[in-house]
Amino acid sequence: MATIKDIAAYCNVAVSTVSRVLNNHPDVSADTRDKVLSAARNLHYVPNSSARDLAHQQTDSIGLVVRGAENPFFTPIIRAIERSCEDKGYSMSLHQIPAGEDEVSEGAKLVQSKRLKGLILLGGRYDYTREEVSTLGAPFMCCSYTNHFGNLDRTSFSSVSINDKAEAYRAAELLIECGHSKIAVLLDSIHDRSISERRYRGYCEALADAGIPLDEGLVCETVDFSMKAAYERTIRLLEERPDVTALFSVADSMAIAAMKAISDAGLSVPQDISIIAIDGIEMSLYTTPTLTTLAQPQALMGEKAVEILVDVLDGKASHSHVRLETTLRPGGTMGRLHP
Amino acid sequence: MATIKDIAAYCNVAVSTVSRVLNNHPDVSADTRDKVLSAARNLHYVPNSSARDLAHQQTDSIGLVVRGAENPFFTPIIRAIERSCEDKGYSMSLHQIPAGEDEVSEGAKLVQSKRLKGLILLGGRYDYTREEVSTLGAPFMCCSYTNHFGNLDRTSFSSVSINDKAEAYRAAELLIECGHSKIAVLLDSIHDRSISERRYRGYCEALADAGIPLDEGLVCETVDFSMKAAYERTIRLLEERPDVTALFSVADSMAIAAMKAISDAGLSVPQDISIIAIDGIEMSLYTTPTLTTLAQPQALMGEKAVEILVDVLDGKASHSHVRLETTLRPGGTMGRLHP
DNA sequence: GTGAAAGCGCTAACAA
DNA sequence: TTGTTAGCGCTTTCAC
Repeated sequence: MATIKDIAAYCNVAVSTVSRVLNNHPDVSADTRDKVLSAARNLHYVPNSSARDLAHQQTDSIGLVVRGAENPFFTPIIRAIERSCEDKGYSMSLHQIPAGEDEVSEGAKLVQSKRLKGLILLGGRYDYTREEVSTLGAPFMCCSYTNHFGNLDRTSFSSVSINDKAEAYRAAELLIECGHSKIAVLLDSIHDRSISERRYRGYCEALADAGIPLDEGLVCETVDFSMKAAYERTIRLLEERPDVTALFSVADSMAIAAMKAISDAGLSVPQDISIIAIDGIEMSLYTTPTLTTLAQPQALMGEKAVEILVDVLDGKASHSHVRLETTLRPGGTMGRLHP
Repeated sequence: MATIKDIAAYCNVAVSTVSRVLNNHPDVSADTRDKVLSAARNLHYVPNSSARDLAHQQTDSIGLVVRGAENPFFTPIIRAIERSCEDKGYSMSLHQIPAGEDEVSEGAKLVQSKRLKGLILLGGRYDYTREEVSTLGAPFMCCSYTNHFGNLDRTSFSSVSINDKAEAYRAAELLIECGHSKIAVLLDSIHDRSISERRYRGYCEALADAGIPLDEGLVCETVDFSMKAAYERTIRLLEERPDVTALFSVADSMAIAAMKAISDAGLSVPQDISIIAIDGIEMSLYTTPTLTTLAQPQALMGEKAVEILVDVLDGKASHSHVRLETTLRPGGTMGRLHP
């Protein structure tokens, strides 16, 4: 395997010259540059990143910690992040952790052992404290969420997210506009300090604004984000509350499980129960009826995350926060209530 | 950030001694071992993998090239692979490529630039040649498939797979046993030199054994593995061949898209069309009706892949090939044909 | 514009 | 059992 030494010998120049050429440093004559470049090609030179990293005292790796990777919502985002990293000359180091685990301590370990230059956290908690985040040891970016419940200084990290509360408000509002008032909400936990809690607030606010009192029997917590739990919780809901006519799910995957539960209970969507969710995963285009959902721009989310973080790492920009909008993807799961 | 040098100074020993302790080499006295170990802890020492890799002329990374990562079938496998790598002290380097691209040349590049120690290919072609594989430069493992159409020496690589042909045979046979004879098959391409072609053969054989002539109008190729293409091809099938009564899909995701097409065409599963597939993704538990499928042991597949490859890399065993069995996961998409 | 040389943190002979 | 030392491939001063 060819090294810059080989190239240097081949061209009768010093290794430092080769290094300069390979790194696009200015002070090299066009002649030597060409010579070196073609030699590199001839010798099938591939840079040794360990050596480069060691000399640099850093890697060109960005860590990606995904919390709850079972959720198909993350798949296209991960893809976009990997691709964008590659485009920018970084490499991505992926680590998936179960939904319940702590992404911050996991991230901190990774940054140390792999000398990561930056970190993207996908699907984490919204309540980081300055103290815990200080252990991270590298610039980080919250992807698909932000620090709503925490006390972080906005200039100390970046984020790409949707406005969970506003979007949830919109979802609930759409159901209300269809005449529904017995609207259940399906979520992880109303105290998860994360996505569920934020979206739950939007739901509550929409109900309040419409003069509909909050009905705790319609708040369906599942404790985790699994489809299994969502299915079982929906079954229970239908048993306990035959008066329910609509359901807002904080995630597409959970909505799909709910649809199955409804069907297994002998009811139909949207005749008996209307459903709306937030996410926009591919699979929800293929349910019957098609799931009505507020689709997040998944690929864009991943791209933006990398773009912003890389700019921070390269010193080209400081931390920033991007809010993306969802798009209503009308399906067939919402019906007008005919009393 | 502490280095072994710091530890050496702290303990008044040589760096090589520290290195020995940290790498569990035998010839160290218990005293120095303890001294070094506690110093490492006190100094919050974290090994610098770039330096280690450079000295070793290798990384402890296993590359994972996933072809067609949109397929939800791969998600649990990737998770299992990552976890198993970690358990064995390796780190995983993930690279996702589109379904049509060449995993071998991609893998070769990766091995070079990242000095990967081994490679797992997930969802690749079945027809590697000795020549192309020789460019890989590292031991590799085919996960979820094997080299059925190629000319590779069985001792030169490993694989973990199901018997595609036999499982497809079984799927088709199950439909035949229910009285079906107009059985369509939904696949990528019958000449893809990969999963579709293998499973297609099993389908053909089952029909032949049952005395049912092959009907080319029932062979639905989609050119790619996307749900979109599967949906459209199924729509066309239903238009062209109203006599079809059953469908065998080579993948769960495509089957789910087909179910949507059938429903959109005003038909019902299984009353009008029976469906069976191979894969066993989580989502197919939540279709209505539940998809009947031959479920692959996804997590086990990933674990086995790592286990075998790591044994090869560590010199503990030579290459091997594991065949896993699917499990029939009965759903509600298969019905008996009442003529 | 180019070369010589030191050093990044770690491993692995070879000596002692 | 331990220490000395020469690299691994690359980057980066500092001379020339």
